[in-house]
Amino acid sequence: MTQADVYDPAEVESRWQRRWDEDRHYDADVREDRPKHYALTMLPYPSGDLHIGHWYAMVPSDARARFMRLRGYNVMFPMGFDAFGLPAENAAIKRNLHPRDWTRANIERMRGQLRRMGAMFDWRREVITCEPAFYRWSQWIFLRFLERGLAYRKAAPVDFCPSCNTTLAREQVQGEDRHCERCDTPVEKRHLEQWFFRTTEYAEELLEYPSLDWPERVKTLQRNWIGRSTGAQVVFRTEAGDAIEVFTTRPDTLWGATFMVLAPEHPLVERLTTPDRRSEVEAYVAQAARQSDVVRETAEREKTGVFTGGHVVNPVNGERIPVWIADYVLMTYGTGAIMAVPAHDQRDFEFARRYGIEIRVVIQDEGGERPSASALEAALPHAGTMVNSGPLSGTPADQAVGRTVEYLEARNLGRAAVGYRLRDWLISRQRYWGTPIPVVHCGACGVVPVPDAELPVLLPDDVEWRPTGESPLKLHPTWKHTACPGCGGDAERESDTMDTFMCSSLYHLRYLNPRAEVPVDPREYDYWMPVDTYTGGIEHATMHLIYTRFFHKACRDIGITRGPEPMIQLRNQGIILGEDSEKMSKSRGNVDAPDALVDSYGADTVRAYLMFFARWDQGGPWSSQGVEGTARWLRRVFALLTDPGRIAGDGGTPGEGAERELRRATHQVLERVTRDFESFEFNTVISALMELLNEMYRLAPSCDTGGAAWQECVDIYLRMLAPVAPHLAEELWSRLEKPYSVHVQAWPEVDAAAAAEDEITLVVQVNGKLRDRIRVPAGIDREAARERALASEAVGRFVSGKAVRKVIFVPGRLVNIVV
RNA sequence: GCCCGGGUGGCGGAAUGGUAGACGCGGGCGACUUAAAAUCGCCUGGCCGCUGGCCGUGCAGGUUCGAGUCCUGCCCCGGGCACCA
Repeated sequence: MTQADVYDPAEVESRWQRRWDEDRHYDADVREDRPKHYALTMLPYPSGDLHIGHWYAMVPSDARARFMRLRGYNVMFPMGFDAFGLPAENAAIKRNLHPRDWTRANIERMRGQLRRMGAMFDWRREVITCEPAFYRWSQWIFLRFLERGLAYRKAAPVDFCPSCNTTLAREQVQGEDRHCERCDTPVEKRHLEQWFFRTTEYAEELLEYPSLDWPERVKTLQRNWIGRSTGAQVVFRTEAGDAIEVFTTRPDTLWGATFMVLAPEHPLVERLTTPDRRSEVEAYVAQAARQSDVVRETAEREKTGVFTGGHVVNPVNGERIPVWIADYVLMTYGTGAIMAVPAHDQRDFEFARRYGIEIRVVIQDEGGERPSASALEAALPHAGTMVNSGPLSGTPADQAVGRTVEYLEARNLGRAAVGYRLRDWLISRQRYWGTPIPVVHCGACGVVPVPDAELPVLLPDDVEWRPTGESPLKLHPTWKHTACPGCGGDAERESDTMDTFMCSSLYHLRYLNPRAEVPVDPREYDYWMPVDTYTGGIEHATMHLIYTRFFHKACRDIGITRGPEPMIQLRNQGIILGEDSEKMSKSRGNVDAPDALVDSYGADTVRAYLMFFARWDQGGPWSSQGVEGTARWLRRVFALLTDPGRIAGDGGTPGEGAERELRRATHQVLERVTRDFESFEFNTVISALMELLNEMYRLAPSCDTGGAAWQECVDIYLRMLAPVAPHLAEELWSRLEKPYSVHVQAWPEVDAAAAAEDEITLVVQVNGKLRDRIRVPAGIDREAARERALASEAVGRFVSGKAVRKVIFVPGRLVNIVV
């Protein structure tokens, strides 16, 4: 190593990337003799440019995967493109480019950008979701779901985004103003025939996380979303004998029910309405139908409704109570009917007050006076003792729910029941650029599945781009006409396509073998699944991550996956905001691309900087301010390891003390780096490596850089550096003539003896305040420590003349003298 | 309203109940240089009567020999849910 050349990242990085490619260095194959690690990071949408957020998500995931590889695992870290979706269609309309061409060009470009990152992607496993080889299996699985009743079609009021011109799943409608997750436009309600997956069937199972290492935060978000509530279903009967079921979480207040409210859309409204009320009821129903859910589902709105003229009988006391309709009761939750207990439910209270309906108190404070209903200003809390409740009177309120359920079940009047907020997953999209739903509509046979042998149902290329607000598939002159697989007669293809969350539920299974002629390659599945570590943004907590868990379980039930869950460990990176602290978006113009940074500093520096600049789980506003620091660090690594003599000098006599110190620093840092990689604390991995380098610079002049201690330190350093700066580590490893490649070496073992301190700084406190620091032998005992502490001059100033009451000794840490 | 996450120097951040501010950015001083860059060294929470002290982790209390860390009550920022019966 004669030439003390400078670090040229561009040259080093392209050279090693070429070499790794030639060597198929990152190919991951089934190796039964080795433990596997499936590392997965959420695949990007091919928007055309890899931005800083992608790097922030992927680079630490790659470093973690590389760390696992060094720890002896056979690691698979695949990459692909979530290639269906609306932006491609928008590009088509705006620039007259076919979505396929636009998408392909973007993928080309992004592949190049991903390669520059120097990640350990196994490109043989690449998945592109808009290709028939992929979406064929979405279709195949859809058909199995259909057979199993997990996919169904129904007419329902659904959320429609007028800007995206398509329906959305409930999960894609966000916020109080109910806007579209993609474009922020407020959604509208439309009554349409749509395809759904029965996610609610799995609600209970989705609430469980059997030995999953998932962040509590994500689990909480999901539990919130699923919204389980327990109570009872109670059957009321109309005078005509019709049964009306209500769901209530407070069956104990049944005796306080003074009216019933149906959603205006409830099927029995018609039959219940008496002739004299008909015109008023019809007007209200019509008005409610016009009103959007955005308005209807807004709280703090004046509660309105009308009396139907009909009555039902309260099953527990035989009382005849009036039936109203009101738009605060929703057909989409529970049974679309409620029993109203105005004394103990704020909504019912407001309604009763407005329309002068009786309010009856059935729970009263322990020993308190019974509040008079007419004096109430708000609904009463559920605490105290039951009153006015027939057989339940006198029961403590906290036992009343259970007793009522027993009472109802014994008499066959109702039963314990569970309600969920979760809705079935609406998967139909009125868009072109998606997976065609593989069914046909036949006048004679109805909805008929496309036979497996005819899959995939291909998207036609020759469509017309007119921003009509309709899917181009619908306007295609020939595509939709086909023969019915059942009767052979004329039939029409379904022109809706699938939600792209279908693709992202399947992609990790197609990585196993993207060309498999079965949905999931069984051999690869058995070896690699489940995913060991999944990384991605928390914004997917109630969308992708719920869908993919549902999908896995549903696939298990149709026999193509096994085990309860698809992903064992989940970690979320934080969100990188723009430099203006706002969410990065093209429209705001605050999106930062890493390309320029990579040009001037190299990928390794950018990688290190992304791991260093913030806590990975928190993210924050982007700033390239500090990148110079990591660049300097890597230059210093290069300089020291390529020419240690320059720092060491030649005249110095190597000192044993310095080499002992170097070994100590090496093994202490190794311990920290190992721990921090394990727990995804990448920023402290980098600081520890910076610290060790600083120690190496400090000690180099008094070490023999040809000696064992220095060589060990360098060797360990490069193995620790390899996941962070894979190119530079490989370059230095090779220059030191170590066997190719650094990335297949073993992670070093901590030598505890070397890491141990023999002298420590003992903190001396008086009454808990820091007064002195003394250097003492590491194993010092209580007595000796106490003596040394009391001998300190600084301590003397605070202790003299006072009686020592107590001495706290924390071995290896401190002495606290209490006076 | 309910449920999460967070609040530490000028900035990003570090700290198994035990030295608050590691590491880095920025800033200052110095060395090298004709000069600049790069590089190297030192300093860098605030205050005061400055060889020594005092204060300091959103606020107010509490537990403890000792609290950024644990407990109670608040404030602020970010996110989720919300007429869900």
